[in-house]
Amino acid sequence: MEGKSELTIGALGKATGTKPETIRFYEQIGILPEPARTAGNYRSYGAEHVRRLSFVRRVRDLGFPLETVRSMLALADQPDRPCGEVDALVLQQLHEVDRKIADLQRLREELDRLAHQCRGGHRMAECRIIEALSP
Amino acid sequence: MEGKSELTIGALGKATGTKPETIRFYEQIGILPEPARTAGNYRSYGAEHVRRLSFVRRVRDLGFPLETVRSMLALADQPDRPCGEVDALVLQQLHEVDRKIADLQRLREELDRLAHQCRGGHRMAECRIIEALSP
DNA sequence: CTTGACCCTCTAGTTGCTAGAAGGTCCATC
DNA sequence: GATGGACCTTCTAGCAACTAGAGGGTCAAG
Ligand SMILES: [Zn+2]
Ligand SMILES: [Zn+2]
Ligand SMILES: [Zn+2]
Ligand SMILES: [Zn+2]
Repeated sequence: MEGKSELTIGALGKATGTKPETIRFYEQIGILPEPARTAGNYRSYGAEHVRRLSFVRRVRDLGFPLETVRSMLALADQPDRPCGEVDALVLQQLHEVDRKIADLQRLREELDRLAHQCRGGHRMAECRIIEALSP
Repeated sequence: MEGKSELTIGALGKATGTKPETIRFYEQIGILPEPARTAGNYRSYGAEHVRRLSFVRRVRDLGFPLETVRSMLALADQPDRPCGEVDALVLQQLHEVDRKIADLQRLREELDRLAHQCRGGHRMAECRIIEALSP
């Protein structure tokens, strides 16, 4: 028994860069399994929880919604299935990010044009920015 | 009295590309003023409402939060104030969009790398994507 | 034995809408 | 004048993905 792996929720949080509230939230919506409890009713996490939560965080940080995290976890838990579905999810997310970038670049153009309409120093009544927003 | 400008909420919606629910919501949070009512208790809008809601939509479509819309409306209502504040808000939003684009481009890189790890055709147990997400 | 850091549950708030229930109004058609 | 359907009214709850707070319990150090 060389188990150093009994973590409180705060320790798990530090180990994975997640706030305790978020961890409880993930448990509540079924993303993380309910952990064991100590005598004092504290949640008690082990190495497997660290792995699973790290996975969740990595996937979330890549911008996937929690529903997709859920799917990925379910798939990852079935080692014999073909992996095409996971790979498709990644490609889909890549395309979505591409779309968002394109949207934001169009937006940027518009804002840039707008910003050049006026450099301040007017009364609101003559501000070209407000004018440009008004039609 | 050549007033053709008595719009129902649905007509205002069509005129501005906004759903009635959203218009009521804007009224509820004080972005739009309460309109007059007809005998049958229907909201009744005029040309000024069309102008104001169009402004709101333009500003929202540029990605500004409703709080900023609120500020802009308040400023625009004071024609004698200097316009520097509005102009600053636009610049600030421009910078924020730039930041978001940069963030998404970094994300895109990561996803692209991830997507190249595996092209499907494996068992989950050997999927490099899952591996790459797991450390 | 008390202090302070941590933990517990439960509830409500955030942003910007969107959807539904349960009913009222308007207007055209029969 | 009755009926139908499109529209309107209010109120309430829901979405994502957390975050924050109240009101308490636990634990280890000093
Ligand atoms: Zn100017
Ligand atoms: Zn200006
Ligand atoms: Zn592969
Ligand atoms: Zn694979």
